[in-house]
Amino acid sequence: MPKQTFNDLPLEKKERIQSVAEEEFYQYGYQKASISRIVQNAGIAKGSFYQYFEDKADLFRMILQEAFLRKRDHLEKVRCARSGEDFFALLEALYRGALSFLQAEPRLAAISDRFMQQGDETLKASILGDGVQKSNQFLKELLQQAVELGSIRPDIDLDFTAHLLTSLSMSLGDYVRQQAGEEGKTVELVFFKRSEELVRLLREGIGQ
Amino acid sequence: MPKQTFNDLPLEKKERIQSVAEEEFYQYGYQKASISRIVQNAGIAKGSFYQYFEDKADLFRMILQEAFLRKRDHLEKVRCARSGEDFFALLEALYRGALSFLQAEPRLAAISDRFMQQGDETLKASILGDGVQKSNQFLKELLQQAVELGSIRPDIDLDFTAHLLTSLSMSLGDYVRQQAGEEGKTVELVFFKRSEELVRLLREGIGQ
Amino acid sequence: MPKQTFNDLPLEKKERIQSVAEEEFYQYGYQKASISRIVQNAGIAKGSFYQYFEDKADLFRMILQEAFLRKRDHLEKVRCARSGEDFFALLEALYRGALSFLQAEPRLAAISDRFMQQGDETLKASILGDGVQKSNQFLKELLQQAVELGSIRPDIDLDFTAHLLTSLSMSLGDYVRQQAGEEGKTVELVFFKRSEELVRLLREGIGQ
Amino acid sequence: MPKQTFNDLPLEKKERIQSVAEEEFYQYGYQKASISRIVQNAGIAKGSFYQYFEDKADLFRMILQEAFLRKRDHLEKVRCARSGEDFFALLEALYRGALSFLQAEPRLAAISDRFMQQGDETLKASILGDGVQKSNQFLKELLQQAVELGSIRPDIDLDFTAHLLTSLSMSLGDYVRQQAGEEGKTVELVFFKRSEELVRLLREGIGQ
DNA sequence: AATGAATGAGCTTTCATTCAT
DNA sequence: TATGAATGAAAGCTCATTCAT
Repeated sequence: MPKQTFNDLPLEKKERIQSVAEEEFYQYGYQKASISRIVQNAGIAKGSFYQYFEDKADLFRMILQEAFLRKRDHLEKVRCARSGEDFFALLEALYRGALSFLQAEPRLAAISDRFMQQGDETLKASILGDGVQKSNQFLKELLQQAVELGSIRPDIDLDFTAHLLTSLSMSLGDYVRQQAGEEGKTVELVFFKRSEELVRLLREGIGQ
Repeated sequence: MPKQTFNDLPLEKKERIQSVAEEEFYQYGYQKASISRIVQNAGIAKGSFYQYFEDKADLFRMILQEAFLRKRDHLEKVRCARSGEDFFALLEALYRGALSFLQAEPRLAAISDRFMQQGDETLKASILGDGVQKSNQFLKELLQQAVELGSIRPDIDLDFTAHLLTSLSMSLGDYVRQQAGEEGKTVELVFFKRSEELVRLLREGIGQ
Repeated sequence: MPKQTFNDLPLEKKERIQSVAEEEFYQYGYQKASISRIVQNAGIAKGSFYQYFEDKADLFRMILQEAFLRKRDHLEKVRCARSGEDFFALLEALYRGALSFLQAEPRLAAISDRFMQQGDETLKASILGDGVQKSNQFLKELLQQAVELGSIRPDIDLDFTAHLLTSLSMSLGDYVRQQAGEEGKTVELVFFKRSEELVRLLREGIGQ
Repeated sequence: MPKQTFNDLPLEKKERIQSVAEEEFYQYGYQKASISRIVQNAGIAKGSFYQYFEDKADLFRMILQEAFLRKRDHLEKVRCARSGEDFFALLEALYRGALSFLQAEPRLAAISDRFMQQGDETLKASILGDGVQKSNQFLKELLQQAVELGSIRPDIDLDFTAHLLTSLSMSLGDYVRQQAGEEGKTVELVFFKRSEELVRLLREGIGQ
């Protein structure tokens, strides 16, 4: 985590650094992101960087953290509104929240999705420590409640299903990012149709 | 693709190099993999490497190719046995094939999954050329047939569903890899249970 | 051109680096000059080199530039003294300037002469940009004036003659460098006699 | 010099190798010429190369030798025809011979001119041994005769003048090569005019 | 705290030459 | 003699990190 010096920075500077770092990680990914480019674009000295952050991983960790927090904010907003409802409606609401996150913070969304999807567990561990599966925790609880409320089958494995749901949500994000570029489809439209389809798949399967 | 020189190598040496390269890409991923370490571990001269391969990408391409071929072999084996059957049975068979691949070639499986999942499309293109979405093509065709045979709903979007299926398959692999390390569960057992569960999810959904 | 970092260096260090680089290019020529050897001899880190210069060509460009400037200084000194005079006297003065340069900066003289004489136009262009034929320009103007003043035949081709004069001047330098090593002849003496002889050749020819 | 094995080669193969080497040295110069490319283009094995030649320098030496011999042939042809004549007429004849060489063997002409013009004496020595100034020897003799016959001033320095004449001849070659590319001027035409002009310069000077 | 020059291990790649067959 | 794979030193260059001011 960033050192105290970073937190003591004037807000404007902090945000500038965060924004530049986001752009860098978005464009180049973690490995190819360059500290030199970051400090250059942020207009700070190389030495200062290491007074704010332990190292490259430390900065990336902060950006990921930020992404999680922001995403949670977006999800909370829709969740509060619908608490107690049917699980699938909730899921759809969550996806709507994810969309809202995707639209509000496209770079953060992409950065965190990509990082979570890549498989280098060593890297993940070194960046995230042991809190890797936290996001799953949240979904597990949702599923647990849904099972108790009888809206989903009780014979599923919570852990595994949460894992799948996480993947699917990222996969949906990918698909939207990919499609949205093409032939004038808006993010919103694509996302809308696909999230409905995905929820239906989850509810009913694709069998007939 | 590797130069002829590589193919002319004594089998033992070829396999040594391949194995060392696999281990390197498995441990470090493409970007951080080091040619120097590879030649060192393989016990060949730096110059020899460049007599066998065009460059780092060339070697990686070969490893990926190998992974695809091996995976296809494993899939074919189970697929042939069940051709013409119900889509979900086929899917389950495919997953069984994937398991067999996962067990036989855990490193290759991890390498290719990670690479396919990572987000740098430019890198993917530079390594794979334009044949990137081929794997989806195969699933799309399967889905198309299944729709025609009436075993799955006709109102799904083929492209999107294929995308999801791909993600799920990788997600299953991830999960298995992750779990199998823990508490004495065998890969086989975990995989078996989860693949059944996944197929059921796909067939019926998780709603009730 | 060198980066600002280089200019900000303490004079002693700057000169050390320049001197080491001169020696390297003098001994090995551009192609075979080695950055590793340069940093080693200059006692700086490899990375520092690239903080001072864009690349090898950048360093070489600076050395050439330096050579041009120094040579111009030497030429200006004698030229000012004789402005308006007879062309051949001027030429002799120029040669005297060249001698003074040759004596003061024998390595720079050799480096730039060799580089200008070597035939790889692509390399020249990449190092010098498009200002390659500037030196000829200067001679052409001198010749033009001399023609107008009636001190040389009006029927010569300016461009071609300038080309020849350039070659002759370098040839003189070569000759001096070569002879001066032998049998105790001083650079000064050899140069003096030969430049007079050359000017006489140009004025009257060698026919009788 | 090439080993006996090279001389024992079938003529066709020998000539193929020579021709390919010429092309390589012509295109890339000595330093950047690549043995790998040469053997590739000549269709021989790398190992064979080292059975024919000591090393890269050895091959280059042979090519230079060849260039000298061919040039001498061209010069002899015109010289024989005019033996005993006025020195400047002879010189003009020699230039004509040089033109004929330039046209018949443009690559050899360029290779040898460039090499002789480049200043790295260490390289020259290592390639040519001590026979560097041989070509000058021939001009010195001509000049000596001309002095004796009274067609040129007796007060010139033979050695120095021969050096200048050599430079001028190469400079003429350069100029022709350079100009001949532009605006449809033929090599022949350019060369003709310039060689006349050069001879006149040598005979009468450019003063008036 | 801020600065940015300094560092050097590390990178991928090249190439003349050697050597085993 | 012919072959071409094997060699490894050396090349130019990068970059996260440290350090002196």
